Amino acid sequence: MNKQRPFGQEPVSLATVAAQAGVSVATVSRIVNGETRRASAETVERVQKLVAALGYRPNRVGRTLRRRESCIVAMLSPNLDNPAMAAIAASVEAALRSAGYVMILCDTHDRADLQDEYLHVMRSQVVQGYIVVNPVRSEALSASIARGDPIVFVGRRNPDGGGAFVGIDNRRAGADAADHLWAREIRDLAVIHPTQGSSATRDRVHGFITRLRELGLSDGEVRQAEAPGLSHLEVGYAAAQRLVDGHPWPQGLFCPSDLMAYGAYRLAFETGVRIPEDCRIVGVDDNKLNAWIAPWLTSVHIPYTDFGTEVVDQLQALWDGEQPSEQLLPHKLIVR
Amino acid sequence: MNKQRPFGQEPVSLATVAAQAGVSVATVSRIVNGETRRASAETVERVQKLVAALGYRPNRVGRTLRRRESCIVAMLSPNLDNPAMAAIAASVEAALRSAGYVMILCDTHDRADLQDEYLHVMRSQVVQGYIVVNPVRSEALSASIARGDPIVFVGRRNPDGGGAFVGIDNRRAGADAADHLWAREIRDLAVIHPTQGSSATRDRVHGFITRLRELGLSDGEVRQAEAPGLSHLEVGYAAAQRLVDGHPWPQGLFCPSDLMAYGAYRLAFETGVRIPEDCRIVGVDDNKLNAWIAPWLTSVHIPYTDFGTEVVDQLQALWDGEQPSEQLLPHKLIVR
DNA sequence: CGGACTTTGGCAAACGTTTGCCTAAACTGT
DNA sequence: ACAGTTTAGGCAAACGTTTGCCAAAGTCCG
Repeated sequence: MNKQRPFGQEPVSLATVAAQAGVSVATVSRIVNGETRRASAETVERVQKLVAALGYRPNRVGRTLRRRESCIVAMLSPNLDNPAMAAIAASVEAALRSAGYVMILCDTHDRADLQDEYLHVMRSQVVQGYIVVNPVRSEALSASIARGDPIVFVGRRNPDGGGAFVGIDNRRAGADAADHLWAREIRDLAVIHPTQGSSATRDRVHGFITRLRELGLSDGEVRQAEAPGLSHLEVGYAAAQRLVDGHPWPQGLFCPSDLMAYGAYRLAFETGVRIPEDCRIVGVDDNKLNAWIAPWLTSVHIPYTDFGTEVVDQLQALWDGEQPSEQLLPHKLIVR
Repeated sequence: MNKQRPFGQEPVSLATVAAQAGVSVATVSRIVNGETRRASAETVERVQKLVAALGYRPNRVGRTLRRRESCIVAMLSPNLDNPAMAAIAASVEAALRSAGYVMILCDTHDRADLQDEYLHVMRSQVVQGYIVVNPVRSEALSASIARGDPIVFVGRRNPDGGGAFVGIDNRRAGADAADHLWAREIRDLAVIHPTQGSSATRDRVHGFITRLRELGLSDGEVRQAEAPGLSHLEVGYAAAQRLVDGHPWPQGLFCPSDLMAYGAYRLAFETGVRIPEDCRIVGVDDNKLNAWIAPWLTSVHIPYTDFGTEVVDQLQALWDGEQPSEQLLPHKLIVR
């Protein structure tokens, strides 16, 4: 209260409170942690008053060092700029906060080396758990799994197999897209995808094609095109270009992500093809903005806003020593 | 409860390396930190080999406790779901990483109480600096400033004034929008905005109106409408509704954010008003998706991708004891 | 040979917590 | 009164680093 440093007041630690209260740091620590039965009622009250008056807050670094557990969770995500990833990050952040944790956010840019680097740094930071969105196979990831670190995979499964998972049934999502177009009597169908797609992307495409085969379309009748690249926007544009190069636009087009759908849309717009009149596009993600500026897009809604609580539930299960499990959330095709 | 580590290798600490190398932890610490002149060449080599072999990495918690500095920076942002905020987060994350820092991301939902809560937690986490995007006035923020904590404000200035700032010249952005519409011979103009807008929003609107007045439009000739709410999408929709309630659509509409422009667009779409033929809309932010799915929108581009490096530069200046300064980045109106 | 200085490295004290163990004193029951 | 138990709280050892200080031993120079 009395002594002030020239710049900013000195941080108040257990020792500060203890000195002012005339007790030992141990006693203050215990009281702060709610172990009130180890001190007399007066002591407890005196200390609590002092804690409030001085604005004491436990230093989390000291606590982490001693307890060997922090309240930090690391979230590794490729490409934060992707609206779907941002939605996941927002949802996870909120869920972690209500569970009393904070989130370190790491953008891996889908690169194994960055993922490794971040995994190492996070380990040395003594984080309590890991959330890996769309993981890529990497050394440190395997090591972390082998070590038994609490990891929840999101969107894409552990490339080595196993582990806790939160996501959707991607095959069914693709199949639902096929059903939708089929029910609209559309038979001239196509699908585009990235050259080196993730397992999630591949599953969606696979589900789409498989379902169409079940419905009676023969193998060659579903046109496919792919394009290399990282950005789904550009992949969508380029793949659509290849698709319609020398051919007419299909009547129905499945894109395994909304971003790819936007890419295809741009090409259509530039070449005077009307969407959805000339070609119905179905995407996946159901970006929030679709309702506002892309009503032409039918999309498979993924409940990203619910991912956070699911992920945190899984993490807590892992902390409780339970076996990792998979959680598939319901998706739903949205027509506007 | 039971932290099972069946085959978990014990974490390797300085003590581990020291024991194996037959030296003291002090020596290992010094070598790890590059102070090679305090040990003989053989010792240095032996220790370095061992460090590599054991995969030793300094525990950052211990280091933080001792050095009283961490390599963690806290970023407080309202509403991560907003594409502009996500863009800033991505950019800052990348810049921090190249500077050797990691980012704790906190979503304040534009609420003072959450901002305070997070500021407290981050302080007890011994973060090295704070990046506050679109701050709101709050007690802990004022206290933090008063204490001299390194804080960089982004987008919106410190509500108490002062402090380091990275952003754009919002008035000029609004004026540029006015100039653009004026040059297209559009005189029937309107602007919409949130009821309790931030200083940034207000500045943009103010710049727009002021410029029009300079150009010769009298005060009452620029129609205005506002709507309450948090989500700019919905604010845009509702405000546009009020604007055209009983009136024709204006020929030109300025929206202080792209999201509001999307809201207005939806209303136009629903009511059969053609954009941009019937009404030209100018937004601010230049969301990346505009080029793909909203080519009808003219928008003032804000170089969010450059914000990261600027923010980190400012932070480092603060760490070096320099006075906080303001950094205005160039914006540019983009017509498609 | 003796002082001065350099090299090499260890000791131990922090940083802020938590917690097992100890010790008095104050009770309790007989 | 006495043994046994509870109560109230302190001591000190961790957790993993960093770093000021000290000490041997070696080197240099006169």
